[in-house]
Amino acid sequence: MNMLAQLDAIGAGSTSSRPATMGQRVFETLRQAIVQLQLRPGNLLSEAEVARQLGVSRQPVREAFIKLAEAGLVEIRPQRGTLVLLISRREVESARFMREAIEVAIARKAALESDGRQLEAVTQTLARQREANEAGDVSAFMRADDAFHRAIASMADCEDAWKLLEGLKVQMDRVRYLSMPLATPVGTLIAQHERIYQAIADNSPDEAEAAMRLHLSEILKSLPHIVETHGDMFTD
Amino acid sequence: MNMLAQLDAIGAGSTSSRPATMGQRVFETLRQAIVQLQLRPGNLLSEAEVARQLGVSRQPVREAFIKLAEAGLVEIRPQRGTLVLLISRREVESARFMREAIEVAIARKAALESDGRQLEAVTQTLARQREANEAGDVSAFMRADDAFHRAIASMADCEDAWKLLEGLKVQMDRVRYLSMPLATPVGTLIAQHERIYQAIADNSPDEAEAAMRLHLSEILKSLPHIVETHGDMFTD
DNA sequence: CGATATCGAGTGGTATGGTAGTATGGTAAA
DNA sequence: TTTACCATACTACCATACCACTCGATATCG
Repeated sequence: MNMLAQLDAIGAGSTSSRPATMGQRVFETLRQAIVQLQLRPGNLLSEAEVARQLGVSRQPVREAFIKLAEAGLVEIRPQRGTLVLLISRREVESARFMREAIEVAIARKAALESDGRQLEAVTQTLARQREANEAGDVSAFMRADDAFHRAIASMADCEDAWKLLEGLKVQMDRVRYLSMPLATPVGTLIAQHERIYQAIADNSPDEAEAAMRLHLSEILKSLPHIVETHGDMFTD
Repeated sequence: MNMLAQLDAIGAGSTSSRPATMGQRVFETLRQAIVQLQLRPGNLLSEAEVARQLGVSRQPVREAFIKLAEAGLVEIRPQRGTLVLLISRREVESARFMREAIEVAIARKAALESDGRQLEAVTQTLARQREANEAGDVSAFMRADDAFHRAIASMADCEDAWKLLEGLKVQMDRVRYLSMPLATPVGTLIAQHERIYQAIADNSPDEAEAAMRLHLSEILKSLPHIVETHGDMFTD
């Protein structure tokens, strides 16, 4: 019955939780739980209930709810309750569209400005991806995947863009978690990454753009099947 | 001494303030004041002080501060104060870069999918721009300008993107207000808009992309001069 | 038996009290 | 005159209390 049982109290706990304020920590905790589908689309939340389970007052929980609503993960219905939003197929596709527009521009910029120095950071993430793949650790791969895209943004001097891209990615990440068993083979994704990397290293902006565009279109292949398989989690 | 004097109380006032909750209304009020430079970069704010002046409690003011911080307009320094951030030249250029990436993609999509029906909404915003220009009403022009870009997004079935673009625009809008007297003549901007419109109406994606890209590069011309003129408001 | 009125538990929104931490200005010592 | 110190007046953060409102269960009436 209690969907938040797996959430640990964060009150006086370890110093490992990085965010300074309780509100940020609650937000991060809930965001993780929603993206990883521990809190499922349609679940009802409540300021008081979450506050009780996390051992904090309602105030920081309220702040977290507001941020989650801005991120498009929950809907706050005044005097009625707050619920985890269904995954909107339209919003997923919209986020993908904007992410493609930005990351393609970044890849092109990186290919134009690549000075070889920051390339090594990218190759490291590629190595981590291969290791995670061989070890069968999907979660580790996803982290390395994020690091790869982030490293490219950094190379193009677009670290500011990453904050925005994270906000867009959230909409797609729940789909990613849903598709973990059955989606595009990880090997294919790594090959796409390597093609992007090579194009940037070769200072070939057109090729970098094409490779990035193809890579970010991948989710469109699996999306219809996932929507069909998990129809109860989707809307639109 | 009091930089918030021009802000009206919003407590029991008119029903015209659209946002439902106080927090949203306070946010909107402060956002306007910051973007229009009534609250100047470097000004110090305080939950209690703002709450007193607006006739609300500190709670909604705090929520507004958090949103403003996410928007990149203020910095919350725990136990020390909240201050209006200087305009970061780097962030302005970064926001411009991302905005160009997205709006260029939207313009291209609009040119490909334009079905003539929604074109009329765009022409209306163009007419409003010309009227505002002849009347010398810069503020009205800026509103019509926003409506123009929004209408194009709507045409491309990208209304979701507008929320994101608004967040990016905020960084550029303070520069816009600074440049109101001396920047690119409004007539030039309208001509650029008309070129974009024509390309979309003609279903010419390449031309639409080029026209939009040129248009969104305009701010880069005036930025150096504005930074030099108002150096005390900028950082980076 | 069915429709309607009522009441109460639960919700988010707001106001307020209390706490730890930080800047500041005056004071006393060197 | 300079420097170390400390009282004070702020700050944002968190907790708590109260409010208006929603909605469903239950009671009441037709």
